[in-house]
Amino acid sequence: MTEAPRLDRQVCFALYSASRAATAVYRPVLEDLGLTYPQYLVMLVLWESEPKGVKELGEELGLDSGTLSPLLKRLEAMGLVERRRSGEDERRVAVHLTPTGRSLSSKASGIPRHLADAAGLSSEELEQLRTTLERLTEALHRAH
Amino acid sequence: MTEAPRLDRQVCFALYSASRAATAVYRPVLEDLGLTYPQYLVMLVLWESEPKGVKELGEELGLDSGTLSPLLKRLEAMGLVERRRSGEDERRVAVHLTPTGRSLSSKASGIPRHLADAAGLSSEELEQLRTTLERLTEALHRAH
DNA sequence: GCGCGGTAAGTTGTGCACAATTGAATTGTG
DNA sequence: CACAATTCAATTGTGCACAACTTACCGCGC
Repeated sequence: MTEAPRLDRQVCFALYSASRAATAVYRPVLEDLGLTYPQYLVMLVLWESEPKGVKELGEELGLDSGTLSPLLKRLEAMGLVERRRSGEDERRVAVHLTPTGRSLSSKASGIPRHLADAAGLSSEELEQLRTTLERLTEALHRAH
Repeated sequence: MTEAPRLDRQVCFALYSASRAATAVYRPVLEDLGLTYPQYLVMLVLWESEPKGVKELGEELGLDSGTLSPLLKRLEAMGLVERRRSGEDERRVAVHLTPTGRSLSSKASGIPRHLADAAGLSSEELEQLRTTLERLTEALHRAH
């Protein structure tokens, strides 16, 4: 009979735990902005460049329309974004920032510091962790 | 006006992406066992030692009864575990493995290899990643 | 022009996460 | 003993993730 793998040896569980712990640190800060973590990610993408189609948002974040459609509807209900059917291509929906949504970006600028402060790792270690994770994500997507 | 942080610089997003990519690699493998990833984690804990109370499971996995109660109900419906109210303390529920649940462990033994194979990282890098993530999770929990 | 494969967004259904609340059982304290 | 505070599991409600499906629309080939 083969041994069952041990929980405490699993990279996957370490990722899962760390990811949830990180969003838990962000949660109270984001609550001040009235955003959840995935909503914050969508706003980050739009603050860099807008308008964006649902598909483009999905590609940058790795999410599909099943996740994004209701999320965007909530952001619209909060008055942070507007969705407009594209004139040239009626299939597409362009997601625009409202002035309110745009102005939220300044309030969000200090957020990443919270993680860095709480991390207990040097900024070099954090930087190295980030690039390792990006390589890992890339490889896992190829495998999948 | 302050700059909005960039998505591609965020450790938190790298964690979030990597974690979802890792469970996506596990998903088809776990599907053969009829388990979701969180259900697999619960089974891992029980394969190491059982019976366990809901609270103990929650402490090891970082999940609360709001997540575990319905999850355990599903495992019970699949015939993998049994929940019994403790005699000494009627508040507690002891989660036992059924013979079916116990025998599943041999089928699960090869699963972590899938991640290692797909990771594109050496086993030393994976090991170092795991310990970095564990330190990070620890520190984030203290901050939270 | 017509059909048809392909594409974009939305919908439905399942299963986590997590906050907040509930209800029952136990423990601690006067 | 009485009873308030605590503990444990379950429940309720919201918001992701993700698979599977639907609907509307585009563009290509004929």
